[in-house]
Amino acid sequence: MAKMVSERADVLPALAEVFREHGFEGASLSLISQRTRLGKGSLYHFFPGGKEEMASAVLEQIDAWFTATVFRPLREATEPMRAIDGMLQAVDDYFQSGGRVCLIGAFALGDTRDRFAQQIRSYFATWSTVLAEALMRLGRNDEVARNLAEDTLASIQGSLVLTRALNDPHVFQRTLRQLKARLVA
Amino acid sequence: MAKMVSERADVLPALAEVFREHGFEGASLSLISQRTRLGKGSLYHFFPGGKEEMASAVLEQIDAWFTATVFRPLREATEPMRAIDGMLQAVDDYFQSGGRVCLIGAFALGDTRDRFAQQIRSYFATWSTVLAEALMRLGRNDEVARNLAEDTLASIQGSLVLTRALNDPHVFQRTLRQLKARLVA
DNA sequence: GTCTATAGATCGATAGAC
DNA sequence: GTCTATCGATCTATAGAC
Repeated sequence: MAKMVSERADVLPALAEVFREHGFEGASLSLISQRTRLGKGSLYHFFPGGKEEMASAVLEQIDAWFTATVFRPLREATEPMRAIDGMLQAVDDYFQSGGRVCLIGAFALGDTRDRFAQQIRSYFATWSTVLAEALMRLGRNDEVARNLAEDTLASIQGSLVLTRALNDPHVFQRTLRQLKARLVA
Repeated sequence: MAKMVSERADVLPALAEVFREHGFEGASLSLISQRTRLGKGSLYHFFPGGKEEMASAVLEQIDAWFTATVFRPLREATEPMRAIDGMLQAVDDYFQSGGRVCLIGAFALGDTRDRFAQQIRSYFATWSTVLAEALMRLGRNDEVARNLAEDTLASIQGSLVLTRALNDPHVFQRTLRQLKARLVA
């Protein structure tokens, strides 16, 4: 029997996929064990807090990715227009043109929201704020920028729902195109 | 012990709330039994197909409500503008200003989508079609109407996600106001 | 038509060998 | 650090009394 000697971070991607596909309740420990190729003992070694700690670690990693790839560039950009364009590109990549669901959005809809309230809130609040501020630096006034940022996040989340419901990736692609037009108008 | 002599339809509202709050996997039969005040035996009498048939019946009832309250008025309206306004009013009531989640949207995000694919698809496809046709009767051209209808549904779904994530009903209210402006422009 | 009781499967979590 | 074995709790579903 080969020793794997993995780290906690190594299993996060597989963990994330399981939660994405089955939700928090639907992700059973035996399923998680299969998909991470780790026994339950190993899982509890990495995540003493059980399933809740696993999900929390996944949310944390997602937040870190967005911070590095989307939030920070938006905040620090000398050319906000470029940063916004980069954001839309990153979103398209991350959600695989609508083929992949937003785990944080899905968690927000269920009773998992209360369990991970802080992480869920922080993700959307930060995104909304940094996008609005980038829009202000492009000359938009405070209220318009805030509304447009909020509307952008809602459109992304909603089109992910619609794309999956209709099983048609074009919905997501059309939405991103329209957002680009509205944001850089 | 009092005989309740209930009908299948009597338990649908309670059933819907349980699925809305806990999702399909999270809605355990003992929880359903508590909330409907019906023993498991009674539940299996009404729904021989078990939890899956319960959820399907709930989706069917939701579809029936939207057909009567939103889809049909949109389709048959002599004044499309009035029907669209009525739609937004109905949506605001139904989702309790964002305090209530869209069960069909939530189901679309999880692996429940495959189980109820036809009902989920039909709900969004019908809504999108009848709204687009109403917009065409208002003078919009085919493509614009389709995109606007799609975008409207996505905004509604997305703002429900955001409203819950940020725990701020204003998000939903702002979205509905903006939609009204865009739809009757 | 509704209930309690429970079967049989699976759940999350733990213990101990290596 | 990873495994197997297994615990008690909980799950869906069924059976049978009333």
